[in-house]
Amino acid sequence: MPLDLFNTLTRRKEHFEPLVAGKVGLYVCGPTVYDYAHIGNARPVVVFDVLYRLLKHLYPEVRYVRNITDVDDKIIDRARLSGEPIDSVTTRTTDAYHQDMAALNALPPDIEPRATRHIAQMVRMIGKLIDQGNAYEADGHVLFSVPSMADYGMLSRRSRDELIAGARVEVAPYKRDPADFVLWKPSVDDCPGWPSPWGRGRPGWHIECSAMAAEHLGETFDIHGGGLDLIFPHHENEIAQSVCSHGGAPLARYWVHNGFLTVEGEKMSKSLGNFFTVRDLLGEFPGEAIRLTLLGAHYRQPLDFTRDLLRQSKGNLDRWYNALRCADEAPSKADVPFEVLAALEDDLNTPMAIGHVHALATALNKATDPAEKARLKGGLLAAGCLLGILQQDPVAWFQGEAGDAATDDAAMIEDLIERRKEARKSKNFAEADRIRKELTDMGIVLEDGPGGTTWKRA
RNA sequence: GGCGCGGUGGCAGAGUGGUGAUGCAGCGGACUGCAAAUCCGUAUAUGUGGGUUCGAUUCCCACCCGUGCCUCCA
Repeated sequence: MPLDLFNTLTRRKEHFEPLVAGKVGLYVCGPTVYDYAHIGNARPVVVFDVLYRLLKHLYPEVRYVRNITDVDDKIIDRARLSGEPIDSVTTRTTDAYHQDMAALNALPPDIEPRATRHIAQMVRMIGKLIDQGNAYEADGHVLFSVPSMADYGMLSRRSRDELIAGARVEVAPYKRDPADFVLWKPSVDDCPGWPSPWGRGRPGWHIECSAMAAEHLGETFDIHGGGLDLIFPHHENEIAQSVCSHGGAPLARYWVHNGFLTVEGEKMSKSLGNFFTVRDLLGEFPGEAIRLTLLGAHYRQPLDFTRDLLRQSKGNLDRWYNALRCADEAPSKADVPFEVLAALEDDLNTPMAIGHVHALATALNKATDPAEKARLKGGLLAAGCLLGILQQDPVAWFQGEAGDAATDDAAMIEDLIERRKEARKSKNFAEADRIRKELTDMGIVLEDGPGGTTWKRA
């Protein structure tokens, strides 16, 4: 079965075919590194991580590029406000981003280009656009001339007139046309800047992605991803810059956009105080539960992110890890169950895939034949691998660190369990229940099974 | 104002032109010293009004409600 993806360019689901057989190029807009990643930033990372895993499963060669925007006015503002040097802000934030995304089981991209290391490519691209009459210099800025491109607005399906009519922002006086946008802007002495034919300055936001995508994936590549909000203006402008500077060659063939998320029913915003950083949430929930929550709704649907949903996701993972824990044999390499693969190949239908994972877990719990159990466990693990979940040791999942003293705890817990076992043996159930209560108060849940008593953290 | 998206059981959330997945929560059972986990069974839903059709939750129209974007926010 082929992979189907909803292409924003055509607004319909299409069969995916790589430009070059067997090779796939994927570009996703990465973070501007001025602050910790919030849960809204994490959604595209997790969604496109599943796409990346799926593509790797289906094609021998995948090149995933996700940039780091390390020059931007927000970074400059942040540094100015806090007094922290810009380099320190971007380095520190980039490191935190890597840690947080790793905690969500997101694989690192193959290439993670930084804007500041592609200034030369941007300057070259801007120069070409000026030479061709697609851009002009005005008042120290270089602007892209939107009227110079006949089919500007293809992706967002907006005409230039509509854009102007709906504009809420005051038009800068140096623009020839209200829709024109900045490619290069002048930098004053205390701002980061690079020499250019148009004076010392820094790039506009959109040109960064155009230059980095071309550098690492070529003029035309397969899939470009990002959040819904980037369709306009960011991706529209990326297309304009790239197509015009590449002699009309299309930028990406498939455009994939994830939907937005709200938090507890409201738009996430700092003023509402519902601004969850991934870092904060990781203090409360396992990264895997956060990841599963983000995959719980189809990627193009809006998602209302709540603590209740996180608890449910944690519960689902408990159920699956429990099924894995109760089956000891598994083949080292198993095929991804057909239903799970088919769900993901149908425009990344993760909720449906999750439904099939539940079915696998139920079947595994019911199975008694060792060969059947091994087969199902292998399938569950393979499905989990494609979704980026269920890859840790089940015992570690249930008993894993609740704090620094976790290992000391374990010995003490085992000791109490042993004492309870003695009490039960001598039918002293009052004492047995007292011990269990003691453990419950510590957040430890006991499970008496045919093979003895196991424990987990609540 | 322009463009777009969505409204499915208590909650979350899929699919589908022909008696509506899955998980959680609920209820009943099995198992258990009691629990937990697990398994089995079970009740409850397609915003409103039209249209097309033998038949619509699915297609079309209107309305209501919610929501996103409209120059640097994933």
